[in-house]
Amino acid sequence: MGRTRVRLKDVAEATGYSVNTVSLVLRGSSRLPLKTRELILKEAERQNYVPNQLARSLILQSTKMVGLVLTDIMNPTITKTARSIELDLAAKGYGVMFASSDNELANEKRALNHLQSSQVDGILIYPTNRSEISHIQNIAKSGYPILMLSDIPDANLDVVAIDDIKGGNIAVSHLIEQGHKQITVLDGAKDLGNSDKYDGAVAAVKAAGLPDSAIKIVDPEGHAAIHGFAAMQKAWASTPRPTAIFASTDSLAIGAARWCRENNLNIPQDVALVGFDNTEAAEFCSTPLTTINYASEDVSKHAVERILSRIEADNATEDTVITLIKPNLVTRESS
Amino acid sequence: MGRTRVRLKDVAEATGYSVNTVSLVLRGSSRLPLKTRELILKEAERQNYVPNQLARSLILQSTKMVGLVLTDIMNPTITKTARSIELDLAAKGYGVMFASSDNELANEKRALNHLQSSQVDGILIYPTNRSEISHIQNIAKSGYPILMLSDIPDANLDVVAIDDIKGGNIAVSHLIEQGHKQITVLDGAKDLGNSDKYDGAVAAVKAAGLPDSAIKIVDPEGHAAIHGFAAMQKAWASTPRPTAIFASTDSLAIGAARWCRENNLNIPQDVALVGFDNTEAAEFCSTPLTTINYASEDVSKHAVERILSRIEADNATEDTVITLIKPNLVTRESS
DNA sequence: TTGAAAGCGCTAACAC
DNA sequence: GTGTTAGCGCTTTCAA
Repeated sequence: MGRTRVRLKDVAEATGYSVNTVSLVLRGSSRLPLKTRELILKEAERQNYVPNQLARSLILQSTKMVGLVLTDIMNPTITKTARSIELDLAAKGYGVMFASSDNELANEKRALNHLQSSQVDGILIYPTNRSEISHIQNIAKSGYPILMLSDIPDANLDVVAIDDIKGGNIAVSHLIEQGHKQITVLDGAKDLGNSDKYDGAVAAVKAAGLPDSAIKIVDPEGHAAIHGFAAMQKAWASTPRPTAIFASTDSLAIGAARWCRENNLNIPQDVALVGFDNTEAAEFCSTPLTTINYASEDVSKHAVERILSRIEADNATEDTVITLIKPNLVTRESS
Repeated sequence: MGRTRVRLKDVAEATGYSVNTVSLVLRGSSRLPLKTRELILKEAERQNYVPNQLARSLILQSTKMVGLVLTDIMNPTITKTARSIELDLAAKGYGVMFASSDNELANEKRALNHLQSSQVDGILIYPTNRSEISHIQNIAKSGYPILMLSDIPDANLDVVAIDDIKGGNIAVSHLIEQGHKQITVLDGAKDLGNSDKYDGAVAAVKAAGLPDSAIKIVDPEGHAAIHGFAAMQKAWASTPRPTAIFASTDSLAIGAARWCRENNLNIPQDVALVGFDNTEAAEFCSTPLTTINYASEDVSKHAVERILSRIEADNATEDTVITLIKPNLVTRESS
């Protein structure tokens, strides 16, 4: 292999033209006579010529690729956003190079390194850990266009993200409006320094004039439905019992709903339930889930626009921009 | 940007050594004196040097990357396999470059072209269309290592895939064992020339000595739960009514289950339901779903092993190998 | 209208 | 121990 790959030189030798001429033709130059062009194009086709982007990018100092670091490729919300970003970038002539951190800092560092050494023109990242972002800041400082898809205050980095505080606030305000006075939040992101959804929830409780004891938190210690299942059991075992649950992801909510069914609790009569993300599963689970919509397309649109402006303006050191997208409530049967 | 990126030359000039020496040190050569090495490593670190893989790969004639073409990035089964492949490849020192076709032939061709021009060392692909694979065959013919993750008979290409015929057969045999004599299959892959699951289902009916009329097919015209919902309505409206449904994906099954709930049909008393893929949602949906397990890890393991052997043996033209993985039944409450 | 030469950042072969 | 040279496949001046 490798040596069997067709190069410009091969097409040049076969047609008798120089490498330069072949290159010109294949890039669609119109200043060559039609005859030459046809001859060369035909030969390239015949030999199945595929341009070598490596060589091309090396010269052009641009790969027309944007790197995207995901925390969890199995999370449908993140995947959906990734897909949206891929489409939006493609529309602008850019490709995307994926990498996943699996929520491990070491993986994240490795991924960033790999993307940089692959010479992507810019990087979009769902950061793993709020308290450890110096490596990201270093990349930004070195003049590399980079943007975070999750809000980390005072990071001094570009951000385009869903406003989780607002989201948590909306979810719990909704529950309070329904008359609930004892609410448990299922959220485990705190260990990564992120308690935005919970903070928003607490703010809603305060704003409603309820006592601090009106809200509690249970750490599901994981992201999958099975963790929501276990967390719900814990939540239900505590005194006083909650009358409503706010799960920080739909996946946790679905697990919680399952525990309720198995224990003969009716949703929303015995416990109300609100999720976060608005995944397909939320719509089709046993009791269609009230949830906070994660507007993937909006995140994508703004993120792509921003990173491309940094890339194409040669990253002229403008100020950092924080774009927070306000999420909305989708009311269904679970609350 | 670009010009601001640090090169070997920059580190060389800063330390007074030649580019070659710096290169040697950074690649971990031990034949340089410790002093030199430390000096150079420190300077590289200080300047935040990141090697340029483009240049490196151009010389080495290898990117240590494998391309992976997915049909649908939102399909959890495909995503799960992708993740598994990513891990298995990483363990062997390879990265993976994703591309998605969204089940469109034109996208698939574009993706393959892009991967080839990015000089990936080999390609893994979930093909979009069974009847149109000449472009894949051409790639293989040109000596490029490529392997399909879905079985297309007589394609004369390497395959590692789940045995869908067997899967369909197991699913329907199970339903027949439960006493069902009127079964409807929800499967829309036929337009892409793939009716393996249905074929397996039909074979099960025949093997049980049931008449041809014991099995029917409804095309959901889509992959999402919502399509399963509509297809279930159609299935239920036909005469004679089915007593059991075999959905070709869990997503369709979940949509079908939802239709049943909304129409006060109990699963499995009024209709039994079997899905395919064994996704997390199947386990946590209203009635936990009996389904066929898609063994992502097995597919990944064999596919990675095979593509790497082609890559590392310089694709010495061996015979094509078809590896079909026999799926197993996961029995839950829906049947 | 076409070709020759230089060079992108790196590695490898061979000097010294 | 370290430097020099050539060259990976391509694009880009600049000549002819």
